[in-house]
Amino acid sequence: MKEARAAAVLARVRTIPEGYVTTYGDVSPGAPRFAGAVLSDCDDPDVPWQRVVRADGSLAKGERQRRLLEREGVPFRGARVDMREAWAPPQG
DNA sequence: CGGATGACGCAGT
DNA sequence: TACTGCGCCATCC
Repeated sequence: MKEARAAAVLARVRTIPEGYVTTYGDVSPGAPRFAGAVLSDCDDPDVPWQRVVRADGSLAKGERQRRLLEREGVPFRGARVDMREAWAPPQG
């Protein structure tokens, strides 16, 4: 059932602590593009989609997303997230 | 069942 | 370090 993979992705996204971020590859190993499709379709307010960024720290939703992250205290390095400091693997 | 699509990732240049 | 092109994999049509 396709919902299972989507649910797994969402479950991991919910584990990302405030002030930290993770990557698409982390929430959906082997199929990072799938993670994006799920978040794009998901509108659940309990899912902190803004904490999911690209592996290089760049954002998918641009300034809109950047604002939310800075508000949570996520460190930035120019236009991208400072992965060195803000990266946190799913489920701890 | 074949082909196109995408909130990606990585190696090369 | 920034830009470009190709590969991957689950879905969708």
